[in-house]
Amino acid sequence: MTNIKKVSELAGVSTATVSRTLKSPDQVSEATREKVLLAVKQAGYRPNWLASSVKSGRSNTIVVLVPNLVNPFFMRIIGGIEQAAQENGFSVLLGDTQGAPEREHEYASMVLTNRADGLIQLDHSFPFSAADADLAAQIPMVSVCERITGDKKFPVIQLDNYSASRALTHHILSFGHQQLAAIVGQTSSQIYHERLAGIRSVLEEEGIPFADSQITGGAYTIEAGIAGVEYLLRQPQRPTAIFCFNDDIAIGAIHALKKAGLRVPQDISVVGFDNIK
Amino acid sequence: MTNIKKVSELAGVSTATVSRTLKSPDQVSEATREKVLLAVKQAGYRPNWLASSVKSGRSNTIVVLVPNLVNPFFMRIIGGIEQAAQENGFSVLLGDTQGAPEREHEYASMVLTNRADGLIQLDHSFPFSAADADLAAQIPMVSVCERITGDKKFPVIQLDNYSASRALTHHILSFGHQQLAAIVGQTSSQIYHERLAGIRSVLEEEGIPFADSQITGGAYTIEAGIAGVEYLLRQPQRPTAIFCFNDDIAIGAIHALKKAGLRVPQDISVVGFDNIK
DNA sequence: TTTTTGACTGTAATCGATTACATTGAGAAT
DNA sequence: ATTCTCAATGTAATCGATTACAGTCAAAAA
Repeated sequence: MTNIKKVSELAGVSTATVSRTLKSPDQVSEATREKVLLAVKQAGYRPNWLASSVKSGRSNTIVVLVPNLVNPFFMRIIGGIEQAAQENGFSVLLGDTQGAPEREHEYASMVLTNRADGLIQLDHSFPFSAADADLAAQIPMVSVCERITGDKKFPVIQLDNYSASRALTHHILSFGHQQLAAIVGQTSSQIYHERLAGIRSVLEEEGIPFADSQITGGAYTIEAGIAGVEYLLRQPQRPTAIFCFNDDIAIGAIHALKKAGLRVPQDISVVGFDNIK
Repeated sequence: MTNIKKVSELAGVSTATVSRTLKSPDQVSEATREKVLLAVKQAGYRPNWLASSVKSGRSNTIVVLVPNLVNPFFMRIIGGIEQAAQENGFSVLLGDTQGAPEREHEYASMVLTNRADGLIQLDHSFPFSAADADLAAQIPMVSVCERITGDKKFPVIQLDNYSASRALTHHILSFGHQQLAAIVGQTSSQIYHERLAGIRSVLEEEGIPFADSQITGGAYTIEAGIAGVEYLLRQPQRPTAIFCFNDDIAIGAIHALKKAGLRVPQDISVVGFDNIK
C-alpha cells in the first residue's frame, strides 16, 4: 500500500508537508507543492479514508433504514437522500430492516461505534423497545414520513396526512360520490389515524355517512388491496369510490375490481396515496 | 467519548486486556474478564469501528453501483446483496450512479481510499474511460447482469440471456403466434445482442420470418414501451405477440395497446423479462 | 529445592493520517 | 549590525484500537 510516508520519502519532505499539500495547499510553498504533487502522482497515492476518519472522529456516513427496498415510494426518497449526501461529501449506508427490530437495533448501533454519524429512518418502528429508546437517545436521528409516539425529541419530516387526506376526499366528492369506502394500512401507525381523521372530518362537514363496515385493510400491500375489495364487494352496500391508503393497496384494489368485472373508473373510482408510476 | 482507555482505568487493567476480553475472551482469566465486562457495561463502551478498521486495513464495506434506484428489478438484487452482506458482517454503501460516469468513478475510488473493500455493479457501464480501466484493474469487483466487453478480468454474474430468450420465444410460439415483434433496450449492451440472437435462432429453426421492421425500442423504460407500440401499430403488418426486453417496456407496451383499443392478451400477447410485480 | 512451563497481564509499537508545537532562515524593521 | 516577523518546514503527539513482545508468578517437573 502506498501511504503518506512513502510519498514523503519520494518527495524528500516530511509527512506533515505531504498532508498539508493535499489538505491546505496555501500553507506550502509552490516549489515543494509541485515536488509533492509529482510524488503523489508517481506513487499513485490516495489518502486512507479510514485513517483520516479516526483522527476526525467522523465517518461522513449516514445510515438509512428502509422497511422495504422494493417499494418505489421509499426508493424515490432514498434517491434524494443519496444525492444530497453525495453533494455534501457523505455516503449512504443502506439498512434494509424488513421490519425486524433486531436489524434496526443493529443498524442504529453503527452510529455509536462511529461507523456512521447519524440515522435516517423511513419507517416508524424505531425505537421499538425500551433498550432501543436508550440507544435512540444517543443518536443523531431524523425520521421521514411518520411521527414517533413517545417522548423522544428529534426532527421529523412528514406529510401533512390530515390535510392531504382532506384534499383527496374533497377531490372524490367533487365527482359526486356519496358512497365512500377506505382500505387502510397498519392501524398501529400514526398515518392511519391522521388519514382516517381527514376523511371523517370532510364527510361530517358534508353530512355524508361513513359506516365502519366500509373501512377495511391492515397492510400497505397489493394483497391487502385485493382482500380489501373482496371484502367490500361482499357488503350489502357497494361503494362508488374507494380511498386506498397507499398506491400498492390501490394496485391490488383495481386488480380485484377488474377481476370482479367492474370497470375503473366508469363503475367505481379508486384513489391512492404516494403517486408511484 | 468513552474509549478503551477509560474502560481500562475503570477496570484497573491495561487497554490490552480490555481489547482481549472483547476480541478473544479465552486469553483472559475469568476474574478479570468479569471485572472488564462490568466496566464496559458501566461505561457504556462500544469499540470504535473506525479505529479497528485502520488497524486491520479492511472496512468490511462494499459499494453497490445502481443505475436506477426505482427499478424494482435492481432493488430485489440489492436486497439480496444487503442480506448476504449483513450475514457476513459487511455493510452496503449505496451508489446511485444515474448512469453518470463521473459518479461511477467517484464511487469506484472509494475502494482505493479504503472506504470500501470492493465493488458490485448492477449496470454495465464501468469501467467507462481509459482512466477508469486503470482504476478498475486495482479494484476487487463483481459485475451482475452484464458481461463487460474488453480485457478486464473479474467475476460476472449474469442471466443466460440467450437460453432465456429462446425459452421465452418457444413459450410464445406454443400459443401459435406467427407474427412476432420485439421492443428492445439499449442496443449498445451485451444483453441486446444475446436476447435478440435467442429469438432469431428459434424463429429460424421454426422457419418463421422476423423482419427488421418488427424490431424497435432503445431504452429500458415505460416510455420506450409506449413509443415502441405506437411504432409497431403504424407498420402494415400488425404483430400478434410482442417480446419486450424488460418489464418496464412491457408495462408501457400494454398501456399503449389498451389505449389503442386492443385487448391484452385476447387481441395481442405481450411478454417481458424480469418478473417484477 | 531448583528449574521449567505456561497461563495471564502489561508495555509499547503499530495502523495512516492530522496537527500542535518547535525550528529554521530570509527579509523587514530598528 | 542587530532584532523582529513570519512564512515554510520538520518533529512528534495524537486519534482509538490491536498485537508483538516482554515480564510475572504460581504450579508442575526434576
